[in-house]
Amino acid sequence: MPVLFSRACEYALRALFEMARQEEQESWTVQELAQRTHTPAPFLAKTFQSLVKGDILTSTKGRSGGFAFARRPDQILLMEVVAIIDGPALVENCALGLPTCGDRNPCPFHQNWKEIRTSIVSILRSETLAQSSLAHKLGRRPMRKSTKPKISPGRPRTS
Amino acid sequence: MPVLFSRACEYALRALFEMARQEEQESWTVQELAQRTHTPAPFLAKTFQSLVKGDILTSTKGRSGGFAFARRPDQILLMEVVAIIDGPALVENCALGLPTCGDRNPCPFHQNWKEIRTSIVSILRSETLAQSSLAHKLGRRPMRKSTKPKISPGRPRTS
DNA sequence: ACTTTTTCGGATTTTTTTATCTTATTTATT
DNA sequence: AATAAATAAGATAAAAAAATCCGAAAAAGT
Repeated sequence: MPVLFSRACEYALRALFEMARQEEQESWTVQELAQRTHTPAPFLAKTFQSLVKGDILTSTKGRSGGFAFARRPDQILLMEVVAIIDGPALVENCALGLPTCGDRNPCPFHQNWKEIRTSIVSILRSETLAQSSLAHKLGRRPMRKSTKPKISPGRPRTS
Repeated sequence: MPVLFSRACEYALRALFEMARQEEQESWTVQELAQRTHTPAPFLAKTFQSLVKGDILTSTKGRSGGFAFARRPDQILLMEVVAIIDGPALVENCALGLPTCGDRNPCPFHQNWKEIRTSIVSILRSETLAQSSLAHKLGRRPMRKSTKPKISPGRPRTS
């Protein structure tokens, strides 16, 4: 039912984007993030643990503990997060599930999938958490009533 | 664990490509297809039923029965098959699972996913079963008989 | 008619994914 | 010290997906 990422990955990205959006807050509890991003807290906590192991986050226990970025969010590629949580399937597997499919022995969908995958991978490998959440912040317009639309910020991609 | 399509859809496509590859054979039993494409027969049979309802296949019961194309495979878009089996999620859903995400209220990944999805959809909407299996037939090299295979089989390979 | 072979359709089982629960540990505050 | 608040980690439960099973119906061959 999920469309590109597993649920765990969807939730993690939602929470990470929320964190990146407010860099001034450095430590976050799972409760806080779960509420803000509408994700099940215990599940989010679980997947956050693997992000700690994967050197995306740090965690501190205890009363004023929580999770924080291990690196600045402009140094974290989306691909890293996805790879940690969903593994290499997205990059390695055949779209028809054939274990022997490859350039030497392509399935009928091989070339098509290769093209799609290139698009996916090139985005995930070039986009950082900071970029995505910045674009989100800027791109979202306050919905003014102006008869003439101003120049929209468009897509601030650093490309 | 599947990467773009559900298992049911992967299996169905494998079987449909196999059928399209040999247009001279018009009727196929599930057993035959399942064996050739290494898919679980009862499961394939189940999903084939929905393709009959979806006007991709016809079925005839009884002794010399089986499944056949309802239309010529050059008139069947991959997107039709995917839509019947996996539904509209691929085209409609947010990549982060947010029900309210849309152009007016985009999630941080919205523009990226839109771009990826465009690539997916444009391929699935332009490619027919016949095209894919023809490309496959022609593209596949005749695999000559060598006493020593250079690459070991069995290990999934990327690109 | 009877048997065989096939799809049909529902029910059921198994497996995987998703979600929660529980206990332990850590740390700040009182 | 005691308490409260937080993550850690393993166990468990629930839900969904994948796979199987079974009785029925249909059609061809004997």
